[in-house]
Amino acid sequence: MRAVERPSVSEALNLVQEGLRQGRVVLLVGRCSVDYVGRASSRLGLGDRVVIYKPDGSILVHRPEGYEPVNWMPAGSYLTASSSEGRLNLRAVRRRPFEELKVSFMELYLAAAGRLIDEEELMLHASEEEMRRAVRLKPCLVEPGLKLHDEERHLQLAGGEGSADLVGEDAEGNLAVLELKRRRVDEEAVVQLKRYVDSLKARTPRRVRGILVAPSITRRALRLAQAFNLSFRRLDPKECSRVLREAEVEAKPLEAYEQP
Amino acid sequence: MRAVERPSVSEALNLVQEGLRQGRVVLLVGRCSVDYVGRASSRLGLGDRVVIYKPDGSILVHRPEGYEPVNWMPAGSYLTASSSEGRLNLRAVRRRPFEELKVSFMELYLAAAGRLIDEEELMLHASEEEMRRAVRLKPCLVEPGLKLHDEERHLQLAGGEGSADLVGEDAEGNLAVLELKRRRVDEEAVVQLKRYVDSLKARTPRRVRGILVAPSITRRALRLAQAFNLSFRRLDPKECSRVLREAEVEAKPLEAYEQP
DNA sequence: TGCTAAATCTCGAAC
DNA sequence: GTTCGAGGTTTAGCA
Repeated sequence: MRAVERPSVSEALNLVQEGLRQGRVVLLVGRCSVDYVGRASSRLGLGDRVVIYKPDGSILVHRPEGYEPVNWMPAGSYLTASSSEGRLNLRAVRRRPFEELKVSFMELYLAAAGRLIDEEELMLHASEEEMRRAVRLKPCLVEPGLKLHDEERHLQLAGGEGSADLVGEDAEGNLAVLELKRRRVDEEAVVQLKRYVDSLKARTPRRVRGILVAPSITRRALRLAQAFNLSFRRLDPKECSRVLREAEVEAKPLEAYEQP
Repeated sequence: MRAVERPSVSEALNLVQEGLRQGRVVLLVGRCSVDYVGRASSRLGLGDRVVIYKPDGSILVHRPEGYEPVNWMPAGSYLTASSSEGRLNLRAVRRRPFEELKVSFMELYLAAAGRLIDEEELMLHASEEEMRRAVRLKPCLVEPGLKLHDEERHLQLAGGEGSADLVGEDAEGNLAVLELKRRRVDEEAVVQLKRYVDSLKARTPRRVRGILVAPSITRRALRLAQAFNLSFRRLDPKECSRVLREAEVEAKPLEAYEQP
């Protein structure tokens, strides 16, 4: 990492251009204006900001407040740097959709660049995918006596009309179609499940139940679900995460036993 | 802005703690691990990252690739810094929802902090609000002969059952309810407009038309709209932006005339 | 490529 | 406070 405090325009330009060639992450802090044209367009007058440029072509402009960047370009953008009239100018463009971001520094407080190595993979828990795995492992999380079909059979039943998250049979032998949501169920999810239940009903003489599984549901969605004769079952993704962790520790000794 | 290359843990700790007290933006670059627990939970092993801490309590952890931060906390979080066993440890927490982010630096490449001032306001164009203003200015953007009611009358008609973007009358004197979307219309928008049209029909003997106004529409949403007897009119937010700019240059002389 | 659904979505306004 | 809808949403998964 090389850093220069209060760099001149030419020092900063050298650092940026060399950084671009060498695949370094570049940090610039200073007083600048920012213009964006693309899916929308924006203009931001002079102020102090932090600019991060990454070697994959993404660029971020952060103001001193707020979690979100005020302007940005996604990975794959093409960056150029130049100077004119005592200013350092950055320009990032991409095609499809065409977008252009320009940053013009009047004054620089810091310029830094360095090659950063990060090979680690993020482990994320309590996602919707984890809910699916937990319910598959313990269908009783949804209701007692529920049995789930395996993925292949589910896909056979799916057809073209959208798709449900899980399919199985309830304690009374009715077909049960599950729609899992990590967050509150809204009307869109209800409509989606209804469509799938209907397409299944058209292809089987059996009774088909639709069950929404989520930590909560909006009032409107609940009314709609009742009108469509769909059930709602409360299930917290955190509980699913816990169930999976417990299942893991139970499974580990077995695996160890099977190894030799 | 004060910057230290390859700072010791105590140097970095001083810089962070003083930065927190003084309301500075703090930048740290180094090899660290990151743990998050809250709405979900995640773990990220050792790697090189850029951490930005802002005086409003937001914190961002950026890997050398990708537009999005790998971990973050929103504004309002409470940050503390400490050192143990040669590591610099940052901890950010917030309540409601409870969330906690921990960053532990094994090695630091750069630490910097400075008070950044940014008073400018972002000017964003081609938003949905701009579409609304453009259609209000020139209803013929939607269809010839369309006339729009003013906002108050619209609110009277709205009632509790959701709300439409604009209400007026078409060339044949039917009530026309507009739903504007900056982006592609999806099924949710169709359902929303249908609900509003229905609630309006229940309160008037007149014919009521629902019109979706957006740059495009999904196939499913179009089918649903046809089933509900709702129209779709293509309108690009960019064109709205252009219309408003043209209207501005026409209006300016008038305003100047009215000033004295 | 286009479309759909998920996100630690964030953010802001209405209720 | 909660709920609801918009966003330059972004991003990942499929057809």
